[in-house]
Parts: sequence; structure tokens; C-alpha cells
Amino acid sequence: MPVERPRRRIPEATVARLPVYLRILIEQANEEVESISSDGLAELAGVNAAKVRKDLSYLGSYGTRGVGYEVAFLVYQIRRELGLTHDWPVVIVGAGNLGQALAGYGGFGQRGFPVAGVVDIDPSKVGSVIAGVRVRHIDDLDQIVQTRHVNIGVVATPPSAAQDAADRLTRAGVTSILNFAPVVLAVPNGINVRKVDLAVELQILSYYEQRRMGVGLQAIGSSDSGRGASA
Amino acid sequence: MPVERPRRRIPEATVARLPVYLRILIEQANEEVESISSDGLAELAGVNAAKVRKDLSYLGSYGTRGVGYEVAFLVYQIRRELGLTHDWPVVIVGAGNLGQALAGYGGFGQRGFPVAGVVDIDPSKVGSVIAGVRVRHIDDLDQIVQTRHVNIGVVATPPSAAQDAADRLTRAGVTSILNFAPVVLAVPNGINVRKVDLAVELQILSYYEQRRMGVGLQAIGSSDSGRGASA
DNA sequence: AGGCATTCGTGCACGCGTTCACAAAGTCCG
DNA sequence: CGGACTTTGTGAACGCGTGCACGAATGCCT
Ligand SMILES: NC(=O)c1ccc[n+]([C@@H]2O[C@H](COP(=O)([O-])OP(=O)(O)OC[C@H]3O[C@@H](n4cnc5c(N)ncnc54)[C@H](O)[C@@H]3O)[C@@H](O)[C@H]2O)c1
Ligand SMILES: NC(=O)c1ccc[n+]([C@@H]2O[C@H](COP(=O)([O-])OP(=O)(O)OC[C@H]3O[C@@H](n4cnc5c(N)ncnc54)[C@H](O)[C@@H]3O)[C@@H](O)[C@H]2O)c1
Repeated sequence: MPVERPRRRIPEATVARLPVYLRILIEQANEEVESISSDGLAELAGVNAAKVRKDLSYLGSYGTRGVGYEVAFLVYQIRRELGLTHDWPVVIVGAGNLGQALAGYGGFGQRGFPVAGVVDIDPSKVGSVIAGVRVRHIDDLDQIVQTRHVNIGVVATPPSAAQDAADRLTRAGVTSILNFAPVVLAVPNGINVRKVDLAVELQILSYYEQRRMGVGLQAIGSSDSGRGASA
Repeated sequence: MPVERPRRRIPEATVARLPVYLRILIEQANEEVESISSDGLAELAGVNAAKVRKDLSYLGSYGTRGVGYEVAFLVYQIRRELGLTHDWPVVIVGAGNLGQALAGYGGFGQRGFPVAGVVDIDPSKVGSVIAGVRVRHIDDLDQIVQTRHVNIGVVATPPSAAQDAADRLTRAGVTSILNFAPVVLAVPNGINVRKVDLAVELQILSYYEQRRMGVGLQAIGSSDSGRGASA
């Protein structure tokens, strides 16, 4: 907390890569690696070294020329820039197939996103316990969001109910939504939505598969998994 | 009308949007809508109308000026361009929490991606049945891939086993991989990998949440809200 | 201390994707 | 049948992200 925050805008593409760097750096730290070069990090992240340097330069000039970056310090800086210095409790709407898998997945809590609650509209689901979290009725959403200071909501309802879920979330005060339903959500200005649509991912793969066959066995673009363009 | 395929390269950003258009158009067709304008489609997809027109123009000139696009015909064309005229069986590696949710999810089969098999390395998982699919041992992977002509593999193993899973998939002949493990996979040239990393998505949301607070309540998200402020 | 090897930070050019703007092409209606 | 209106298709400008190339800074070795 001593240093002034740079506060400049970071390109979205960079923001999307910082979590990847962070994960790798934490792994390296666990393996007692103290320092890493942009080349080394680039290799592990599967990106260009210049890109790594440019990305990290948005955080400030935290590298040492001729040496590289101090892993522990970089972890701290990225954490800070991403707002991971404290936990972000999330609430999951929809305790079905997927909602249960998410709630039962320990990886979120570990990474600073504890499940503050799981809600469902189906009375037969309410009351059951998933991984230590009791499923509550969706009418309790406001209370959960307010008492637990939840900013992030996860939509795991059927497509037909996704807009309703999003409406309830924003009305309760949630300002970021991660949407798993294959639906384009309409939300008020200022609300940040990211979607995870597995069918879309598969269809993108299908496009390149089909193209591979039609055009006749030629290498596809780099084995890069571009993403972003969330809108 | 020559049915000859244009075969020009479609920008990746467009390829990523075509599935969204497709889903919306299918919905519209189900509601007996016969024709749609770029404006209408743009609204439903949450994008710019010019973008819709440019995206669709990569398929060919299939619109009618003054009217719009014929929904059914557009559905057919997008399906064709994405390679969705036939099914793409997928094999899931890892029958844990997530793998089971995926296998049990009917949405994939509906959209042309039937689950050709689920494999796991844990003998206690092998033999159990998920949504009508019996979990088989990972040693059967080659056989499944070959007999069912699988091109797409899904990695749903723990992070530590993800690279091994990817190696086995590529060795078996799979050329596209959808990876759920928070790991950067190394694959041979020509293999297409897409990743779905929920922790990354949450951390991206965290960044904007934190920024929202630090800078003091101003709109973020789709609109620019330019905050120059460098140095 | 000086020279050498290494690696960062970044200016710059390039390419891709987005958006605007408008002519072309078609419909609709009186 | 002609003119007004609608909507497509696309050229062009713009902005952003990527990757190269290189100066600057630092450590290490002799
Ligand atoms: N399961 C998967 O692997 C998978 C994969 C890709 C996408 N998805 C998508 O994720 C979403 C959830 O999938 P699922 O398999 O868990 O479905 P599901 O039907 O198993 O679960 C949906 C849950 O949402 C609840 N619900 C319905 N309306 C609600 C409302 N208005 N408010 C709160 N809760 C409500 C239902 O009671 C149910 O418990 C779907 O949109 C699906 O398309 C799932
Ligand atoms: N569950 C979720 O909601 C969720 C969310 C985000 C990310 N993930 C990621 O998805 C992956 C799977 O998560 P999960 O919760 O299903 O884990 P899990 O531990 O429940 O299941 C993993 C399965 O993979 C099997 N496995 C292990 N090594 C294998 C190998 N070499 N070959 C084949 N199978 C092997 C295990 O036997 C187990 O059945 C993890 O990487 C996790 O980080 C899961």
C-alpha cells in the first residue's frame, strides 16, 4: 500500500492475459523460482516475449535489465492491478447441472472468489447442500448480495430464464455478471458482462476443422486461443 | 445460382460471432419470422449493424436490399460455413465434476456435437454411466477416436494431468481441443486449441470492478468513457 | 575497472477489425 | 409506372493490438 497506483488504462487484451501470467508466476514461486525473464514467461504462457514485456510495462517498470522480473514482486503487482488483494464473493443463480459443478469446484475459493451463495427458483432444489453451501431461494438474492457485499453474479439457469436472472442480479446491486447461458443478455449501462458459451467454442473449432478438410490439409493459424471480444 | 463456395478466409472475430447469429436466427425461425434486417439482428446480438452486414458479407451477398435477409436461408448458409452440416462427435477426457456435467448436458448433442465417449484414468470411475454414456478407460481413447471418427477432444482433467490428456488426444488423431484446465497446453503445429478458463473470466471482471471503485463510479463496459491519464 | 553478455522498455510500422457513410439495388404505394 | 423509402454491400478512415528492432540499463567475469 505504500506506492501510488499508476491508474492508466490497460488494454483489454492485456487484462485478459494478466491472469495467465499470474497463474504461471504463482506456480514458479511455488517451485522456488525467484526470477524470470520475459522470454521464460512468454514460453510458459505461449505468447510473444515482446508482448509479455509490453503487458507488464503497463503495471510499471518493475523489471531489472539484464536479469528479468522478481517473481514474488510481480505476483504482488499483478494481484494488485487485477484487484485480487481481497476476496470477491460471487453468487450463483441456478443450482442445476452446471451450477452445482461450479459451486462444488474448489478452485474459485482458492483464487479469491468464494461462493457467497447459490440460489434457485425451484423449491425442490432449495435447502439442499452443495459442497457446504446451502441452496437458497432466489427471493433471498437481495439479502445475500447486500449482507455479503457481492459484486459478481454467475448465471447458470436455462436460457429462457437467463435474462430474468440477470435482471434480478442487477436489481440486487451486482455490477459484474458471468453468463453461461447461450443468450445475449441486456443489462443497464455500466454493468459488465462476460459470457462463456461452450457451444460457440465448439462451433468455432468446427469451422476450422471443416476448413482444414475442404482446403486440404494445411496448417491453421498459430496454435493460439484468441479470445476477448466479449461485448 | 452457382452453389460454389467463396472459400475466402473469414476473420477470426467474425467466426466467433457467426455462432451467435446462428442461434438467434434459429430462434427467429422457430417463431415463424421469415426475414430479418441487419439492424434487427444487430439488436438481438448486441452488436453494431454494420458489423453484422460485414460479417454476413463474408458468406456471400445473401441479403435483399430494401428487405433484409431470409432467415431460413441465412441459417443454412451459416451452418454450412461453420461446418455444421454434419455432426462432430466429441470425446471428453476426465469424468470428474465438470466432465460429468458436460456429458450430461444435452445441449451439445442438440447442436451437433454428440458425446462419442467419456474416458478417465481412475478405475473407480470407469464403468459408471453418465446420461447414457458409459465411462471408459483412457486406454480406449485411440479406439474411440478412430471408430467414431472424432476430431474434437475436451480436456476436463485436473491441471496436472491436462498436458498428458492433450498429448493422448493428439496422438490418437484429434486435431481440435477444448481445454477447461487452467493450463497452457503445448500441442503440435496444426492442432487448434481453445481454452475456457473460468478463473480468468472472474479475474477480468475483478479488474473492472476494482477499477470502478478506485476511479470513482463511472461507466465502464461497452462504452468508452475515455480515461486518458497516462504518466 | 572495463568490457561483454543479457534483458528490459518502448518507439514505430504494420495488419486486422470496427465503424462510418453512401451509392446501388430493391420494395412499396399511390 | 415512377418516385419515395428502405436496406444492403463495401470503400475508406480510424483505432487498437502485435511484433520488430534497438537503445538503455544492469550484472558478471576477467
Ligand atoms: N451443464 C453443462 O455442462 C452446460 C454446458 C454449457 C452450457 N450450459 C448452460 O448453462 C445453463 C445451465 O445448465 P444446466 O445444465 O445447469 O441446466 P439445469 O436445467 O440443470 O439447471 C438450471 C437450474 O436453474 C434453475 N432456474 C430456472 N429458472 C430460474 C430462475 N428464473 N431463477 C433462478 N433459477 C432458475 C432451475 O431450477 C435449475 O435448477 C444453461 O443455460 C445451459 O445452456 C450448461
Ligand atoms: N468443476 C468446475 O466447475 C470447474 C470450473 C472451472 C475449471 N475447472 C477445471 O476443470 C478441470 C476438471 O475439474 P473437475 O472439477 O471436474 O475435477 P475432478 O477432479 O472432479 O475431475 C477430474 C477427473 O479427471 C480424471 N483424471 C485425472 N488424471 C487423468 C488423466 N491423466 N487422464 C484422464 N483422466 C484423468 C480424474 O480421475 C477425475 O475423474 C480442472 O482442471 C478444473 O480446474 C472445473
